[in-house]
Amino acid sequence: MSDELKDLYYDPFQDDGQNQKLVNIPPISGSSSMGAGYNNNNLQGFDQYPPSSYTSFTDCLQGAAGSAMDYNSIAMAFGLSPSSSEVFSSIEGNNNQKQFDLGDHLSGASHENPVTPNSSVSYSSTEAGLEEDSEKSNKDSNQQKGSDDGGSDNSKNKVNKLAKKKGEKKQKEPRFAFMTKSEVDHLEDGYRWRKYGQKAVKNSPYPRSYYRCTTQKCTVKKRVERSFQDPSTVITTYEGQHNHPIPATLRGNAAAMFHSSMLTTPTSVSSFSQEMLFQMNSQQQGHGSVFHVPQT
DNA sequence: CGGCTTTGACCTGCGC
DNA sequence: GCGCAGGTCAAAGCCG
Repeated sequence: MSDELKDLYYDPFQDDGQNQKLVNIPPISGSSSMGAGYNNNNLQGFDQYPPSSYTSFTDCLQGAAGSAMDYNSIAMAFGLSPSSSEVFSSIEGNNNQKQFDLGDHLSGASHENPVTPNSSVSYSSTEAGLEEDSEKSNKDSNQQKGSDDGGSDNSKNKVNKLAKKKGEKKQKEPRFAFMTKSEVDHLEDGYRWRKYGQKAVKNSPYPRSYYRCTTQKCTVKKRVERSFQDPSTVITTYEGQHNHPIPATLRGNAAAMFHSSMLTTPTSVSSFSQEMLFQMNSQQQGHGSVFHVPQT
């Protein structure tokens, strides 16, 4: 997985600052599912942001922007096209250095940019496609094996049923990853997700969970893992784009209306993102900077 | 009873 | 070729 993160993390300071977007999202409160290894020593950021401020990821976003938004919106807010790039943003409270250490560790890049207490960095990458291709090839291979051995094996047969036509390359889904300081692993973002897998992560005591959007025909997936270097940080990676509005029953009409407006005004993404960021920035002046958009 | 989570098995890619 | 790691599947179990 480190390879993927290497894709997601790249040194934004070597890109003339053009891709440098800063984002801070307050930590999200909620019931913790962490084990004994998770203690309050890792919750430094919560001193600044009382856990009661937000009850979910969407609440967090709503609190910041005055309206709900999904990952697409966030990606667009970064000035990136969700369909063509990935974003990695670190969201944190006070211990920024850990975040950057992580970034350095994963990217192997070195930079000397001073880190201000309330700043964090989003990373974008254009190296989309690698994982989906491999995933697709897996299915293809499965199907081929099934026809080779006649599909007598039960489990193999099941997998083969899901295999698609050979050579049918699956398009690389856009990915959008961000880090959030949160007690809960699975952040509420307005969509409904079904967990379909969990894997232990090498060199990390925390497992990685795999979720799929439960909406029919929606292929969006997300991976949730906790940073082993900063256990209070949750790394969420969205893959793909929702082709449906946020379920209104989950987060109320605001979320759906927001998303609907995004869908109906695709040409105003750029101006909207700026406006949204501006609003976020303004809203957060009172208790710390949530969004900081540097001049480009 | 339907939806969701858990979890072991399976598969592929990749590095050695 | 082998072993490891990541990703996915699906049966079983849980829960409202």
